[in-house]
Amino acid sequence: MGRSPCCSKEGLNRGAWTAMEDKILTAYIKAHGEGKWRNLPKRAGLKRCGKSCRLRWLNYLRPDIKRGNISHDEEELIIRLHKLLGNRWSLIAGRLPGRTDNEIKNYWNTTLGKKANAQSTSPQSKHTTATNSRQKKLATESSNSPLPAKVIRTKATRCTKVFIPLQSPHPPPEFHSFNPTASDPPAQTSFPNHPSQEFDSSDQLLHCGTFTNEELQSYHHDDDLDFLNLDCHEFQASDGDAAPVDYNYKENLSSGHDHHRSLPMEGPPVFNDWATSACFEDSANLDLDSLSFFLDSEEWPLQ
DNA sequence: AATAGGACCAACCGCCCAGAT
DNA sequence: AATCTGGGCGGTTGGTCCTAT
Repeated sequence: MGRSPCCSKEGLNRGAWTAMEDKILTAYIKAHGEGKWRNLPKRAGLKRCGKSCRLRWLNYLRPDIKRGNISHDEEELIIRLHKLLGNRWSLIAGRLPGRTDNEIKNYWNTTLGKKANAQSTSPQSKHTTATNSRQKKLATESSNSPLPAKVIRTKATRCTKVFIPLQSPHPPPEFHSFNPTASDPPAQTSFPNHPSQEFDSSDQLLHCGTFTNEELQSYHHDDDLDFLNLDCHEFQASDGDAAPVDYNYKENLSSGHDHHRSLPMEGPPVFNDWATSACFEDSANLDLDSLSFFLDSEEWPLQ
């Protein structure tokens, strides 16, 4: 029982979007918000498939899209994330504010994949004789295996209830002054943002802090936990002993900032007392910094 | 100057998943 | 439990631009 097509393709525009279509779509979404993509074209008066509208918005029209060349830092980050995550473009894009999965995917396929491949392949293995660019791409992708054993299957694991004990939010002293080139990755591979977060060694990941079943049951929160989404700005809490935390990856990713479902700010951020700096500043810098730290401990014990 | 092939990138396609009914 | 719907993802395609010859 497959699903019905998202729309009948008859009578719909396809191919490149016109400026007028962009305008209509943007205006409609500004007025009515995102979502209900299937009905959107009809309501907005667009002769487009709903999925096409969604894609156009997410990849091009969204106001927080960062356009222009990918910086060297971003490039390095992409390479390292790809090493960790494989072709999980949306996850990778989630760590690069303003960049879309499509953009990163394209960039990888056209540029980085070849670079990474050139770096990782030995001379005798450079026998890629494909003349066609698509063949080259395929060859690149297939030969540039992202160490399958280390690929994190993020979709497989969900954690819907998370506790952040507030009693001792002692920041790791190195958090804001870590040295990305330090040769000593954290022995425990604790998550840098919080001492109660640590990673399980399975590829299914994750142990989320110190919480009991009772605690889990007493707090119910519907949002996903995805460890890759752990950013300082997502740690929010009331003044109580603990608080549920929103780790909803998809929301944050798709909307850049979660303006639809942001958690109520009932109190100061958990780490306000010690994270006075980058933690709540520009998320772009934060993402790159915190992730660099994370990636620099890439010997974390995944098996 | 012409043109063939490569590079780039927006858009499409098919599949999957989670939540709702 | 089965089915439907909305949304999302990764892979692929095709048009356009660029570059080497």
